[in-house]
Amino acid sequence: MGLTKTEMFTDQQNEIALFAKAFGHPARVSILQQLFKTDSCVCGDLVSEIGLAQPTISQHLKELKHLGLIKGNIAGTSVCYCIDKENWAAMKNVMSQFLNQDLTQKQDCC
Amino acid sequence: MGLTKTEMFTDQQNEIALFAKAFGHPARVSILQQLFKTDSCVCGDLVSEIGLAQPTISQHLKELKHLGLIKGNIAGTSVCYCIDKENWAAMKNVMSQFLNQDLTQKQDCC
DNA sequence: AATATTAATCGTAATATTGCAATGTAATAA
DNA sequence: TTATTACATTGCAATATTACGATTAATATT
Repeated sequence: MGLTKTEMFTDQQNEIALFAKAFGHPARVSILQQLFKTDSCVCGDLVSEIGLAQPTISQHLKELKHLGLIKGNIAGTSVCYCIDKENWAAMKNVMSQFLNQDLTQKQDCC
Repeated sequence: MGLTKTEMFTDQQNEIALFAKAFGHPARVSILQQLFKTDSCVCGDLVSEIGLAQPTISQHLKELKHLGLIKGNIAGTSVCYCIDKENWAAMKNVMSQFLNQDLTQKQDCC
């Protein structure tokens, strides 16, 4: 049906999936890397650096902002974006718990 | 157009996005958590534990297997799945590099 | 005020994903 | 052999995502 049945899963599982989905597109990965790397976090710069159309970048920014991973700040006609440090750290905790599950005790059944 | 323009991005960015996409659905998160938690990694167990239909679980398993994150092993009429430890570790390296980018040097522009 | 600049939003087309019923397949059991 | 069990595959409907042209809204510049 194309509809994810979120009610079958735990809040934690849904949260992991939501964050992961945000990173599930190279444009958003690229945007975030740019925000980490540069000090110029203006939308227009991202458009020219990444090479997708402005509405497309704007849409990706909206998603990241909605998840709380980035913040936007109006500066004249420009909008300056940056990583939301607190939320990024919180997200890292959630994802790390998932990624760092213990494997040493398990014996390979395959 | 619904078509991700992978050619605009680096291999690393595309790889991060591919792994993240795999984790971008709670069913796959749940499957992986089960494989970490239990010793019975038989497909049928996942179906009854998760509550989605068998073809749906089978499809998710296929994706995870295709990415190399899990391995499957035929045992009679059953198929036993487990985490591919080596590939999981490699994936963790890639994702960690992305998640652990340095924020301390950056000053908030927002 | 008129115009330019920047970014958000709307509308739409193309493609991808999710989920499952039905069916296929391979191994074992009777 | 025939039935059963366990899983994979196929086909399809519903929904989601991606991308961008056109437009809009807000601020700057002239």
